[in-house]
Amino acid sequence: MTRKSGDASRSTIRDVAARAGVSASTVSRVLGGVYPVSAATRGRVMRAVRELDYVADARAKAVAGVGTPTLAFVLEDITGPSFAHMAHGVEREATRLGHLCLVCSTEGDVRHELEFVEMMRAQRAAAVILVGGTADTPEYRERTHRMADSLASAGSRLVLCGRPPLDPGAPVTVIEYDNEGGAYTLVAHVLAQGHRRVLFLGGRADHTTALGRERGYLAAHRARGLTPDPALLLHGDFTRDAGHRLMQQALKDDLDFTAVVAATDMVAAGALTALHEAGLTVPGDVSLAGYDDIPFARDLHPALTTVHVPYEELGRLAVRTALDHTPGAPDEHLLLGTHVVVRDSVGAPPSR
Amino acid sequence: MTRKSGDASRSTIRDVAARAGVSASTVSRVLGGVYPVSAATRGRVMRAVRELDYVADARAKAVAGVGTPTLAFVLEDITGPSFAHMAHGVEREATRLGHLCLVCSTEGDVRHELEFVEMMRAQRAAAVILVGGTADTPEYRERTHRMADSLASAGSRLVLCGRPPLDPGAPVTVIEYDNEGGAYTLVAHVLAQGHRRVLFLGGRADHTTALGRERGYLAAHRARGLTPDPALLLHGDFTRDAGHRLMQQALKDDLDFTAVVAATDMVAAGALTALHEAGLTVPGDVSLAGYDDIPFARDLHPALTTVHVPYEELGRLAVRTALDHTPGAPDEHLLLGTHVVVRDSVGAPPSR
DNA sequence: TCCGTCGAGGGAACCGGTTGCCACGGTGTT
DNA sequence: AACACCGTGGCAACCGGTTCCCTCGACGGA
Repeated sequence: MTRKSGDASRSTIRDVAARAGVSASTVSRVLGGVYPVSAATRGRVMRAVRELDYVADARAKAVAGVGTPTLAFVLEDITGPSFAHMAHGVEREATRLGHLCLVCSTEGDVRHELEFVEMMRAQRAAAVILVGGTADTPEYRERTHRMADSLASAGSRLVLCGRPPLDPGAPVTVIEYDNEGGAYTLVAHVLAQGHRRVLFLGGRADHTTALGRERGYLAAHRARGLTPDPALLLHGDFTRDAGHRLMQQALKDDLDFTAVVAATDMVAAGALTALHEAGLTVPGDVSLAGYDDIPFARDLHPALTTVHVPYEELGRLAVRTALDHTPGAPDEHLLLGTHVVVRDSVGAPPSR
Repeated sequence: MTRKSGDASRSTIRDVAARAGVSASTVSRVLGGVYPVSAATRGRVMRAVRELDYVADARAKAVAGVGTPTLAFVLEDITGPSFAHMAHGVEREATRLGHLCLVCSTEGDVRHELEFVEMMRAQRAAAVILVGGTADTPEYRERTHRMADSLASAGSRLVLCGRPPLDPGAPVTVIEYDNEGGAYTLVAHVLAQGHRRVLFLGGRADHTTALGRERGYLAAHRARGLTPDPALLLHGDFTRDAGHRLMQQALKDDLDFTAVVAATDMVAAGALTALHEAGLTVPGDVSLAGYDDIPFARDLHPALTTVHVPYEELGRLAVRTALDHTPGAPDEHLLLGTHVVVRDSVGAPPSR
């Protein structure tokens, strides 16, 4: 077995041509596969290709207009379970459609996001997918609108996946899931058990995902003619540590509540641990619900009642919709439904 | 505010040159930033750039030899928590070093892996990182050795991250963590509590990660002069469902054991639920330990005793080492340590 | 036998950048 | 006033491919 190790000089199409005794165009045609080439020539070329272990430079092909298209996605932190599932959906669908997949995690830094989008424009990415909620400020809309225009004018397309839509007119594809509706149904379920003081836990105060779920929480109360105590809305972020800390604080402050609805399952997990640490039982003393239905939710004890979100499907749909989009066609805005999955963590409030 | 929407014709450097009344070379030099250009000219060029919203085509730059380098990583499924953390480390370090990051998930299909590596060779990626364990067969070594050679001859580099090393001579960088050592210490801890029949749960039978942990399990027994019952080794895969199913089966089969060591925390989570469902308490009736120390481990009830693996650091190190590698230098093989983190899920066996 | 046709392959322009080399014009020096 | 020099910017070659267009030779039919 001969291994041609160490010759770090990647060979060009001209090297192959020379070795096969043909012109570069012929090699290109053999490799392209469509143009008629005699069997003899094809054989010589293929042998040269094999001997040199030649692969055509994808960048050069791209410049010439025949490259593998690329698709980029940007998220805050791939480590979060819901992000990971969206990412998975994006990646699966992209490769299924023959696209390469570039990732970037921003760690929540807007500058990273801008820089990366600019790079993607330079890469001539077919689409750039922004994954996950964010703070919905006028500045956000303005900035993102500019990105959308900028990408559109470069023949690319911006997709917001699980992120709030922009002002109409922005050339953008939006795929969302129903935060408000899911939370509404979930909280309605909690209230139906008889709870009247429900703590809403975690989520960044300005973050659209948290905000949407909060709206659902409020709407469910109103639908029953209830006005929730503003003191029962606690903010932090989306980590289990935040859930843990916030729950500890709420208990220390002796807040009056019989149920907890967490912004995410992660937050719920931390909260659950804090509850256990305080010697409280769930759902005996306190009921608890989450949001996202991450795989772990059913392994918490008690198994967590939560809202299922089709994250992977969301990612898939994002790329499919983006790539289907023909310039000039109306912008798409899809809203995916969610459903609550009832497990064991929500029960009746303790009788006094 | 004027938005030049719709002109999907990305402008070239020559368009900018024409608009600024200079040559393409001058534009290139202005944008390059090093070559001396008069302030007046620079101003005109920059204005034209702004007006056209021009960004140089990264692929063309790459062909000319001045592109942003790219780095690729391949994993089975980004959805697994440990994979996600490695991916995060890889991505962070890559962008810190100014590299673009391509992902591919193989869903465990070897053909995907091969195809993708070939594409990366075409992309002239600086390095390709294979993330996560695999079945360590002769076929694997042969195939991967070929990939390594092939990449090396293209000036790229193959990195195995959390994956078994190849035969010496393969141009490959290996970053591993100590599966055997971690499992050894963990199982030693379990045995020290007095357990004598310890169930080893889950993990694909041929998978290096599971195998390493299994070796540690066996070694810890031998160190105490114990010979574990082969019937106590149960295989499946790395999901929580596998853990759940396997545990149910073990209970149904009335296997005799007082402790369970799961191949991963995910498996442990499923197993824990199965134990709870059977009315068993942990660690009162059965002790349970995991491996990976995923964030959720502490939110299981009881909090899971497990082995911490520096996954993110692993990913970081993989890219740093790969990019530092100068051709011809000896191949690196790093082994990162792990440590057990003792929580509440392991206790003394029940007294009869 | 001659001509038309067709299949195969070569030459050169092109994709969109970068950069070595050279020309040009203005200023400082002797 | 002549000269050298330096700052500036254009031309053209090059990176590694693709593809249009054209030529060349073989073959078949009249």
